[in-house]
Amino acid sequence: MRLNATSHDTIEAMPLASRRAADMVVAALEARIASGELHDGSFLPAERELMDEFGVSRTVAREAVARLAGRGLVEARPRFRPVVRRPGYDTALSALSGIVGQLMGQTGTVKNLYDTRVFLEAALVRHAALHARKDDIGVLRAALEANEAAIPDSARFYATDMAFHATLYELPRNPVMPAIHRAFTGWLRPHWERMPRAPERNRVNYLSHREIYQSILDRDPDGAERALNGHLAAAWEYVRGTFDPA
Amino acid sequence: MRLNATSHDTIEAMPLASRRAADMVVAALEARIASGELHDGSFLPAERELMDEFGVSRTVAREAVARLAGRGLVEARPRFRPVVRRPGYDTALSALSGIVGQLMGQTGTVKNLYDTRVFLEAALVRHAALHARKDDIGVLRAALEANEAAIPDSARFYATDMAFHATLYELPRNPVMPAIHRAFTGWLRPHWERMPRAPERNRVNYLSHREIYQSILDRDPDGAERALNGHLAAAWEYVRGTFDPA
DNA sequence: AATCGCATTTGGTATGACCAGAATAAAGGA
DNA sequence: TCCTTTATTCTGGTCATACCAAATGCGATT
Repeated sequence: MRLNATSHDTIEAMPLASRRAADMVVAALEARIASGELHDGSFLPAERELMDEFGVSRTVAREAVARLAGRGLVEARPRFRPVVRRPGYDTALSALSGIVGQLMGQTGTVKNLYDTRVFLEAALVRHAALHARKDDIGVLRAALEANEAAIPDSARFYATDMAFHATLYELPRNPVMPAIHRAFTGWLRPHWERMPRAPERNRVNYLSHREIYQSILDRDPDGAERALNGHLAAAWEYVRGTFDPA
Repeated sequence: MRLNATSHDTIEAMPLASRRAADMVVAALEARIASGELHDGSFLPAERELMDEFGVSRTVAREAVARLAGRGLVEARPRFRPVVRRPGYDTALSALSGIVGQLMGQTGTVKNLYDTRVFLEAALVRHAALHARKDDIGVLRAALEANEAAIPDSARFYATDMAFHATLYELPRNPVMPAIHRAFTGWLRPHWERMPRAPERNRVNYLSHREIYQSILDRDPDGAERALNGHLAAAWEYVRGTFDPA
């Protein structure tokens, strides 16, 4: 049941699937990045150096660099020396952005992604209500107050809104969570930015945030989950018309 | 044919981003895939056709195809005509496999990913306990029975174990969830396969599954979550030694 | 020391060629 | 007629070379 037919992952013992010359170069550079020999921020060897060093043509050297860039291991802007980027959860998730953009064109994708986000975030508020520590509460409270202060300014409200939710993703202290949040918001942002904004709407959202916060403070996971679900369901109803004319 | 002319006012908004010739070809092919003109399974035009059609060199045509392949929109095996693949959630997640493989080399990554899985799966069993329908229960029960029958055969037990958990991901009827499950299992499989297996261990796991199932049947979300957490925590303790000598 | 200007470096693109595996058509045998 | 074998064509993979334009580096100028 292998649905991942993409060549990499294994350095050796690949039947006859792929035998590209660039594989060697890619593997070698990967190893250097993993070992720290090529630390984050340093420049990748120039293409003409790579061909000397590995005895390959520039075609192959270029392809190797391009593949590393596709994986996010190096940042290759046109006419700039490629910069090594130590992979993080964010770079991993950002590798999805392109393909997700394609998925967005299919009906139901936005809803599916949003539902997934709601599902995860419901679990997060529940977790917060059960396990939030005193300093966690403080951070949450600060985010809430910033959100309240930004009610008149829709642009700033959007930022503080995201920050409040981001705090929930940081509570479990698992770096994967914030990365997922950033990925979600990045994907859904285009749709959300199309949503008309108004201070009265901001106030409603703020009140939802406060309700969530209060439930967490009360150590009431069910209440927090209920509040979160209501909050995001309302937001969905508010934006669904902006892209789904049905 | 030189088309760089530098005076094209078509796209001037990108100050430092990218102005590669392959972008045009990539965009055009993306559009054809999205529109269905290039349906899933069909062949991409040959490189030499692309150069004729878009008036670019084979270098550029090749790079365009390579980039589509990197995004998972086409499946390009060496010396085979590239096959168009309509993007799905699985292809999206599989785009992560490479970069996640790199992340696995860093300490703590496996634990972080596993914790994320546990977190999500706990929410899933809770959801199942609250919203599973009669036919859902039936599927779950069938998976459980298959799991029990496979206790003596560790290989088969592994498969039915995964299938049981997969059922949980299918319950919300959100296609993103099963894709996430497949991604997680794909990433963690190498570590799990290293774990020694034995019928007695299988039996313990089966009992955990049954406990989860029973809690779902009893509409007891807290019990289901507790059982799931215990189950996966035990599994973690059992395998952590296989890669983390600490 | 700050600035300007030119030579160098470096990535992007274009050509043309050749190879090897794969697909297809042609030839041959059952 | 059908299947197997063989020759031809296709197609992607790689190499070599050359030129362009942007970015960089360095020395001369102010």
